[in-house]
Amino acid sequence: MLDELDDSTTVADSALARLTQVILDGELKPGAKVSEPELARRFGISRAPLREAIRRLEERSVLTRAPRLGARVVVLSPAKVEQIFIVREAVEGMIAREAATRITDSEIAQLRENLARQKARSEEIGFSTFLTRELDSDFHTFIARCSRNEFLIKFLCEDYATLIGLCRKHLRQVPERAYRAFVEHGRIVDALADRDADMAELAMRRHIQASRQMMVASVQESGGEGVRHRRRLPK
Amino acid sequence: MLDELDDSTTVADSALARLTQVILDGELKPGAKVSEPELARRFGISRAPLREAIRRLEERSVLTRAPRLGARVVVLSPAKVEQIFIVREAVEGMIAREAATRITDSEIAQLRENLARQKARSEEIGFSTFLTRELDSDFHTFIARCSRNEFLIKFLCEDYATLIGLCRKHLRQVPERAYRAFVEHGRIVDALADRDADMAELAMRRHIQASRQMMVASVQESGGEGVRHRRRLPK
DNA sequence: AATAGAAAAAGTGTCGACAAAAAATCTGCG
DNA sequence: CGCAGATTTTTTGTCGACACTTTTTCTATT
Repeated sequence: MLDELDDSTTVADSALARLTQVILDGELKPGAKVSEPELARRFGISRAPLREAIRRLEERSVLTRAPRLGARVVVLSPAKVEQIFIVREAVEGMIAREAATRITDSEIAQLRENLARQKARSEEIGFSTFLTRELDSDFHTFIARCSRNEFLIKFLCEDYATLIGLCRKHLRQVPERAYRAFVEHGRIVDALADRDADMAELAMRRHIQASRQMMVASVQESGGEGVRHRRRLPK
Repeated sequence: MLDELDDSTTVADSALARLTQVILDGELKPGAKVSEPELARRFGISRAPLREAIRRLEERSVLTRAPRLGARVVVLSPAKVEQIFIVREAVEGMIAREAATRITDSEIAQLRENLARQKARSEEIGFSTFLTRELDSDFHTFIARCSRNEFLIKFLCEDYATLIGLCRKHLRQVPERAYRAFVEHGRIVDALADRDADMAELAMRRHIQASRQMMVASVQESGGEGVRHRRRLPK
């Protein structure tokens, strides 16, 4: 095109990144139609690379597709959010277990630093959690990398990252929960520091269970089950 | 086109199925280049739908891609096989846990039927395992469906199915292992029948751990770490 | 006026084409 | 005879076009 330097990154790859951002920003809301011509125009690209990005997000369960009806942003009903957290519990539990035997002292120090930032930020803004979301996300992905397992890492940091990001938006976190999460994070780090694999897995699973319960209680019946690829969405 | 009736299934979807089969059949061996023009010719389709299929297999970690060098079939080094089994242990353990509280009596009966077939087949052909592979795969996917969790099901039956199929080829199973697997399957079904979630998860995890250890011992150093997107593969 | 049917518009799935990059081949020099 | 550089060929990434399906709009009838 006529823009800056691409430097060996393809249009399809950047389309994936941009489309992901559009969805996480809420510009394309759950249930919204993903129009190929419209997005292609908006991104200034043709439909071919855009379709590749759509296929990949479909593979990640972020988009749902029906053969001739196009793609839509997934609607996360409370039931689905709960199911996603079950998967997270399994995978992140194993991540903590594997990390416990492989984490370095330096990495543990970095985790404690992250904890300190969480605490400072929380006390500063009274455990309101708009900005601690990023720190929380960092905390979990950092531990994933300590597992030294490329498939566990890919799962949490790529495959499920967008879906988890969508789940997070459902959660109007209460300060109380933020504090509990902070305490739970501390327990996880302690277990990792002890290289106690069993305890690390258990602490991580309990942490995600607690998040799930809070999420379910919070969501209640905000997001309906519906939007099953109807013909057109009402404006 | 000019062939029979497509009936709402797209060329891209069937391309995904065919390409998956070609890889599982071993026609495209690990490390082999996935040539778009060649496969498009072979399948009698254009490159556009083929590329969508390739992107999806890439998302499933079956293919690896470098921006302008094309895609290659993933090379499963012993280390990678071990990592994949770690993921399986986490996910299938949770599958067993969730299934324990949701499985019906009818489904338990079906599982016992599968076990009977496994036993019959094994005694018939002396626990040689060429044909029991399918029964084993059925066993695991059936339990996945009993979890009633669409994300767990999708993970095992779609996302990781091809990768697990590739792992299986590494394992030159010994009759002894087949018998042990049969016993372990029985323990899993017993735990499910008792609706004992803890036991079901533990039994499944031990089963997959045993498979992993057998696999690692079997593979040894058969598949090298190499083939890191070199320019061309020697014929 | 409301509904059913027909016509028009828009969207998806697929194809062929082209530019740029990579791989293979050819060529000349040591 | 081997190797470095240049040339040809192949392949990838992207685009525009077209057919067929779905959706919307228009029209006519009860």
